[in-house]
Amino acid sequence: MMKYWLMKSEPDAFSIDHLKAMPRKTDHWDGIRNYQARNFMRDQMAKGDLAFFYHSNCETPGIVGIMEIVSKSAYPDHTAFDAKEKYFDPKSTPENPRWIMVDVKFKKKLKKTVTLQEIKAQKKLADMRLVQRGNRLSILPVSSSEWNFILKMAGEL
DNA sequence: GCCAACGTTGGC
DNA sequence: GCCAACGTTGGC
Repeated sequence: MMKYWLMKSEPDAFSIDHLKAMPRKTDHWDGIRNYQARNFMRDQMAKGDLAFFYHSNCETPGIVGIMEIVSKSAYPDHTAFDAKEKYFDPKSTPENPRWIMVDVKFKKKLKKTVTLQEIKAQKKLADMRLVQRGNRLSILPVSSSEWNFILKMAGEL
């Protein structure tokens, strides 16, 4: 059963246009250093799942596009092993990796960005984890009804 | 840049 | 195992 996700990235660091410009429009989603987000990737994410690409910490936060999980499973995040990397974690080693990542492929940009402001204004989306108090998780599950509702808001359905 | 709301760390 | 101090996220 295909599942839906929302994955946050700061567009200054890595935007949907960066993903689109990658070879085969595919990249690994590295840098996740939160256990809950990691566990979603490890335990629930599967090849073929779809995810919203969310731009966070920017002028207009919101959902800008769709990508697909294309790695068979999550696998060790090598950026945690490298002391020169921003998200280096000495407690994660190749022998015993603490952090993992998946590969994602660009599918499309939404016809219209669905902004956080618009999402917050929708009563039907009040239960989304994205808009709940203090939620800072960078990977979140999205229900199929929420997914379809947002696609409609984007003029995609 | 501010700061609320987290999550993590580490002393005890 | 508690909890204060600290670090981070991310909207504004």
